Amino acid sequence: MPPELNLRISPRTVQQETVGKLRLAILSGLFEPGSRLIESQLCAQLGVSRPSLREALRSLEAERLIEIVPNRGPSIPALSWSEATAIYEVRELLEVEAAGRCATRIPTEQLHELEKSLAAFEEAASSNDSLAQVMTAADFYSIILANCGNPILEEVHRGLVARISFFRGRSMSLEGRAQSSLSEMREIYESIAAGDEKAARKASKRHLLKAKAAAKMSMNSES
Amino acid sequence: MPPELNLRISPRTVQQETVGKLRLAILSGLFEPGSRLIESQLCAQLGVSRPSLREALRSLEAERLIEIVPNRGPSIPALSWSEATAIYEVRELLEVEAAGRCATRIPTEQLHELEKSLAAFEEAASSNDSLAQVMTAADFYSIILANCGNPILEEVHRGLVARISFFRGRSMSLEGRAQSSLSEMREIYESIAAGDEKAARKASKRHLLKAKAAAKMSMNSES
DNA sequence: CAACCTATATTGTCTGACATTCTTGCAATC
DNA sequence: GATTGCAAGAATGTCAGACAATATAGGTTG
Repeated sequence: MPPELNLRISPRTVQQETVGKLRLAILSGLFEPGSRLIESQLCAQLGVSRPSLREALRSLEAERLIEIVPNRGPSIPALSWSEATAIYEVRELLEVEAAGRCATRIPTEQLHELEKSLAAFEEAASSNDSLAQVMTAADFYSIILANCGNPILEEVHRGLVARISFFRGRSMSLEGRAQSSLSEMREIYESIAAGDEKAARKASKRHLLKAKAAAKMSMNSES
Repeated sequence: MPPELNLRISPRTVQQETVGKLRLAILSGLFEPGSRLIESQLCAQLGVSRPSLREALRSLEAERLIEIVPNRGPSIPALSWSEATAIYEVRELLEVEAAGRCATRIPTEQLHELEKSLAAFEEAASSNDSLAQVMTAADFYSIILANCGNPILEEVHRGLVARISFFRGRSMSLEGRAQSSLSEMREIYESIAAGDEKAARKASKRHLLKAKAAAKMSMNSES
């Protein structure tokens, strides 16, 4: 048996389960930005003890999905626009690079997956379910990132995208944004399918600038 | 009082203290890569209870400074060269961008700080203290990152650099590497001081490629 | 020497407790 | 009426102790 093949089965611990559920809840927008999370409530809702919950919260804090202020406890960060801008900028740096690399190296079978995820987004885009839109769009990116040949790029990107999920959900709800997003993503897909690195970078960059602009609009229109 | 000015005083909690001490210990190379950390031992050494320690370990796990396998506990990750390469690549992406931005926007007083940190590295480079070399070099980068105008770029970069501290320590010990590093860093400094964005990017990229090569050499020469 | 088994070490998780700190509502004061 | 001060309640930070489940090491047996 090859030693580098890690077959260790990982039993899901309570802690991991808790992190998973909380992360999903946060990304789904279940908690209002700025709202506080009460340990005792979460313990009751999740059915775990306080130590396990607190470990989970520390993990999420390190991921920057929540903030923990000493003696005040955990809360959902309320991202300012300048912070969101900074995240969008770094995301652009990473995602453009990933799209470019992906164009020259994605295997055909993964390209099919990418096509499928694009179709899934198309389906979601014609509905009004903005959560489904965000989720399917995230699938699309994650296939690109998974095939850029650099797992760290993927990991960092995932972390950043998670932190702006709130904005992404809001901007997808804008009139026409989903459709426009769809055509931009199709451009990215076609550049990658054609193996055209430069075009993939360009398309990716264009998409991100528009996404950022949409996020900003959605922010101004409400706050 | 302007609301964005956060005056909240943050009492250092046991958990934060513990994370800080452990992080420092890891970055200093106190633990062998691959070695396991025993909770009971760490509790005794740090003088904290097991719940507090475990919270700290979860934070470090999320930072990727340690790994925690269910039922086996925490250990120091043994980075493979391919993982290290991936980190160096993303680091290059970020650091080159930061150096470029820094060149056009660093305030003069921060430029002086940068100069001072370069001098500190020069001092360390002529010694044989490779830990001091790594630390002063890290100061140099962190000033650049702190003045690139994007705090997220800074944050992500810091996280990545922390993960390869082991390699950086090793490669600094290579014959002549510190001196060569010094001249590369001086180039970066001078490009930034001249406000030449393109030159800063080039110098930064050159420096990183050499650092990566040195890390690879130091790895091959031992394992 | 290999396989098995047992004892020990270690982790995962919970309960319960208590001091400290924050929040909130109300009373007192200006 | 607004502000200050205070007290009760709520929430967090931290610890001690316990126990089951799992992993590791060492010895035994074939």
